[in-house]
Amino acid sequence: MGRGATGQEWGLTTLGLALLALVNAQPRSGYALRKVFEDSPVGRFSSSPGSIYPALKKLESLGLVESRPGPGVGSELHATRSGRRALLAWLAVPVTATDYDRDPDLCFLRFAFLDAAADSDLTLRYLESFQSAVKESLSRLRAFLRGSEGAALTLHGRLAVEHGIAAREAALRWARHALETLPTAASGK
Amino acid sequence: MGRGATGQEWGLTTLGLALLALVNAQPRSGYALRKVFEDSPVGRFSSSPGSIYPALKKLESLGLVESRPGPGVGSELHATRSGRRALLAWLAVPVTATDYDRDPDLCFLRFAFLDAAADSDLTLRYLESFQSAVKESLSRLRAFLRGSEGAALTLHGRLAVEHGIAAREAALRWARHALETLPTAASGK
DNA sequence: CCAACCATGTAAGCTGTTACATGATTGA
DNA sequence: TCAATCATGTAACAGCTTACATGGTTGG
Repeated sequence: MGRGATGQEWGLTTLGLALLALVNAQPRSGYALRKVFEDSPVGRFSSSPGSIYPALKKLESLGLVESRPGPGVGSELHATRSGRRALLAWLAVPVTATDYDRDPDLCFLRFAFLDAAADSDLTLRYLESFQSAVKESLSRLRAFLRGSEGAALTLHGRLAVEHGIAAREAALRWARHALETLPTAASGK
Repeated sequence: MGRGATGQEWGLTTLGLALLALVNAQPRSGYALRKVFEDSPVGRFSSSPGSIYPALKKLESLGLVESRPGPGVGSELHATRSGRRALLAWLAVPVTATDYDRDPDLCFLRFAFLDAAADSDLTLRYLESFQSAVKESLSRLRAFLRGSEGAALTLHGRLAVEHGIAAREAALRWARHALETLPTAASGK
């Protein structure tokens, strides 16, 4: 998978960045982070300790999160200043068509974390890059269907590609909906 | 990832099963298989030799494919009888909601290969299990949005979940479309 | 003859998983 | 006290990727 559209220099993994985003949104213990994945309806990450704790240790060793005594007994992980910078750098990378093709869900995950930026201009740019990416991916799919490879498809294959087209059309509708719903950024400039 | 919904005993990976399906549909060389992934609009698998050849060697050692002299110079890989059986076993496993949540694309990949079965009854049952799976996943998502976790969502988080709902609705529309499009099986058992 | 393609492979590494193990705290 | 939950960790490995390496064939 490589590391998708990361653009950061720390060698962070998707899981690491997701954890970073979560502790940035709200300081939590490792156990609380596991709970998030356990209860989440999206099956992207395992909630098993073998996934979470090593990733957290790496974040800590990089100085992107730090453990501080929490209100109760245990301790909570907080995002540090450079942690927030790394997170922002990840979120600011525009979406490409290849990103969308290889891992559409990651594009939505990044969007979900974008409010951490509290920068509606960044969100706007993200959604615009998302739209171009999906449009490009969509026209590539349509070209594939029209081309020689498409002609060679079985009925099942053609139907599967048709779903790909429908999914991308739905993604574009969603992006428009999101742009309408979000507080319209002080878009001047 | 585990191995998704496999249900077979050979320890085959998704890549292995996809390769098996491709050589079953049409005997090919390893190189030709690489080309398929290279030209394909879906970015699921890498076309690099390091992925393909080890997987093919494993299929061969399991006796699921065999190399036979092709029409030209090189040789082609063919699916053996037990290869076809393994493929069929994979394709016959019904889709669950968890399958769909963890890897929706895999559900469509399996569907695309289902015509190898040339068994419209199997296709029918597959699409029905797909529909139930997506319906269940959809109502879980809606419940999540209504529940306490949903109330705690940020605007961005809510929008991301809304896309998940839209994607599942599109998948259901697609399934109905597929059922209408496919030659209606001699469904009278 | 040289570039481009056909064809196959290995080595090292990354990411994440399952399975196992441990112990503290809390509430019934 | 006993079960459930909180909390953190390690070991082994699966699955795939990138990068590297090699050689044959074909066509301009």
